Amino acid sequence: MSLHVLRGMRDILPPETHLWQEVEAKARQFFSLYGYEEIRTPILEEMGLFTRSIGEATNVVEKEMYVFQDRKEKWVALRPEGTASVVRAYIESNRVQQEMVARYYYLGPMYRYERPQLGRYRQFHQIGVEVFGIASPRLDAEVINMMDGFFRKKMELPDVTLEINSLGCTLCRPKFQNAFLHFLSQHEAALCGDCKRRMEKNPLRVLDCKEEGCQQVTTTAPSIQEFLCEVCERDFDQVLETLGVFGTAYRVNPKIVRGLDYYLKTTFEFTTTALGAQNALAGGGRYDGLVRLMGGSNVPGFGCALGLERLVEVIKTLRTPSTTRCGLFIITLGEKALIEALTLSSQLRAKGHAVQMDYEGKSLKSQMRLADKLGIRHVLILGDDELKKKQVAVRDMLTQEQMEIPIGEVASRLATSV
RNA sequence: GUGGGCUUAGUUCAGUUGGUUAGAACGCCAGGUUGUGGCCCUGGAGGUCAUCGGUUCGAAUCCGAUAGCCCACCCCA
Repeated sequence: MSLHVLRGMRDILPPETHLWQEVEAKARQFFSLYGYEEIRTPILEEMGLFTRSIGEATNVVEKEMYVFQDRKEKWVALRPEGTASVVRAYIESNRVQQEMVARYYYLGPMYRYERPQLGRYRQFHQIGVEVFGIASPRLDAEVINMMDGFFRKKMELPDVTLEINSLGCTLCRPKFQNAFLHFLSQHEAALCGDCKRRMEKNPLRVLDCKEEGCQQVTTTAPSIQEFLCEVCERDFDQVLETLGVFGTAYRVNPKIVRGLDYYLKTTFEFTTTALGAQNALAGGGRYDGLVRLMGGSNVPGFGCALGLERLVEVIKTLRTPSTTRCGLFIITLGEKALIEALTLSSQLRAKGHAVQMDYEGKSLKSQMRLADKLGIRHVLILGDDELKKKQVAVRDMLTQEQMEIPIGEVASRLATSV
C-alpha cells in the first residue's frame, strides 16, 4: 500500500459515521435548549491568534501546533482548539456592540502534532460552547450542568465524573503561585526531573504529576483554595451552590490545572474510566480577560469543549452501531422487470422511500442475500409472474410475511416509514 | 519529544530448531434442481508474509534500517 492516511489522522466510515451523526445531532439539539447557536470559523488562522491567546509557553503552542507559511509567506496555523477563533470572530464581527450576551457552539476538527494513542489523534474533533458577556458564577454552573446533562442524560453514559476547581483571578493567583513556588523550592529534591523543569515554566502543572514522589510533596503543598481572594471565594461558592441546586454531582479537586493560559477562576474536567490514560472527555473554564487581551472590550467569557473521538469511543464500549437500514430493496428477475422496477424506484423515492436495487442480473437468492446483508427489512420482488399480473410481491424480511399488491398501488400503499 | 511491544488473506490470528505449492476461523463470492435471505453443507476467489537491505545453498522465521500501528510517559479533548 503506497497510499496511507497521515499519521494520527483517520477516516471515519460507516457504520461509525452513524454514531457521529447521532452525537452531533443530539449535541445541537441539547445545546439549543440553553440558547446556543452555531458558529463556524475557519480551520486555518494566523499563527499569532493562537500564540497570543493560548500562551507562548504552553505545550500546545510550543510543541504541538501545525504551523507553516502559505504562498505569500504568511505564518498560519491549523487551529489546535476552538476558543481562540470564536473569540476572534466575536470581536471582529463587532457583536459586542449589538448584543452583549452571545452563546455559540461549534463543532469541527482540531489539530495537534502529538504522538497518537488511543483517543488521541493529530486531527481530532471537538464540540464546544462559548459564552460571552455573563460574569455571574451562575453561568459557570449552568454550562457545567449542561455538559453533565449531555453526557449522563442525553448520551446515557454511566460513569463520567466531574472535577472542578478555581484557579483564582489575576489578583489572588499570583500570590498563590509565589507561595507554591516557594514551597516547591524547599522540596525540590523530592521532585521528578519533569517537575523540576515545570517549576520554571508552569509550576501549577506539578500538581497533576503522576510521580509518587511529586504526589507526596503536593499533598502538603499550599492549596489554591486557601489563597482565593474574597471575590473568587464567594464566586466559587456560588458555582458550587448552583451546581447543588441543579443536582449536578461534582468533586472539588484543587489539582485541576488547565493547559491553556487564558483560564482563570472556574475550571473543570469531565473524565471517564473507559479510555485508559486519555480519560478527559471534556474540559473548560472561565476566561474573563481573553476578549480584552485579543483586542476587544472587557467582556467576560466562559467556554468548554468535549472530544468527539473520545465520546464516540466510550459509546462504542456501551453499544455497537446499528447496521440495520430502513428502506426498500427491489429484486428483479429479467430485463423487462428491471426496466419496470426503474420506474417504480423513482416513484418510491419521490414519495420519500429509500430504495436500492441490484443491476447485475444476479439470481433471486443472491439478491435476497444482498438485501438481507444490507439490513433492509422490506423487499419488493418483481419477476415474470408479477409482471404478468401487474403486481409486485412485498416481503417483510423480519416477519417473513409476503403479499402481492398491484404495481400502481405500491407507492401509495407503503407507509413512508418503510 | 522519551521508553516499550507489535506488523502474515478483507478481519482476528496460527506458522514448530531457518527447508518443497504459507494455514485456520470469520467475512466475501457462487452453488445445494425449475423464483425466496438468515442456519447448515459444498466449492471458489483473495497474501510481492509492512518496506528496503544484509546473513544463508535456502528467510514469514535470524540481523539492521525505515515506515506504520499499539501502549505508557509528556500533554490534553
